[in-house]
Amino acid sequence: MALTGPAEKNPSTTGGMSAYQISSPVSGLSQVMDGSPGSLPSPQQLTEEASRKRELRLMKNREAARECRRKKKEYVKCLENRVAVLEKQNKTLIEELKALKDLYCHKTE
DNA sequence: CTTTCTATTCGTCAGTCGAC
DNA sequence: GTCGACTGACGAATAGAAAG
Repeated sequence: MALTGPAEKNPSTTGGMSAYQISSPVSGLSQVMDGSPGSLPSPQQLTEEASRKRELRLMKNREAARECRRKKKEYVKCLENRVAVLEKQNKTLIEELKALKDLYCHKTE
């Protein structure tokens, strides 16, 4: 399933990513910038850096979504187990009540 | 087979929340 | 304020079932 990579949505059509700007330097990434200290990065380097940051953000979010779904599945499974246990318990209690009622009826006769 | 419908899975975006 | 992590919502891709 989904063997072919998903078509990347054009950010410009969804209003960009203003709510998810990353401005802090990520360790390691800045190392790729040109080696001359003190010189400003060219526009080309800036877009490459932005692109790398975006890829990193997408990768992290991808992983986060996987983990989120895994946890949700686990949670649902737990709930289902609990339902099964409670249903069983309820059944037992109903049987018990029935038996006690019978006992009580025969006593009063 | 082929087509259509439905369910599932995945990646992405956008919004929220807590930590700093 | 800003950041990273988390998660609901959405659309696309895919699988499998049902109908013709």
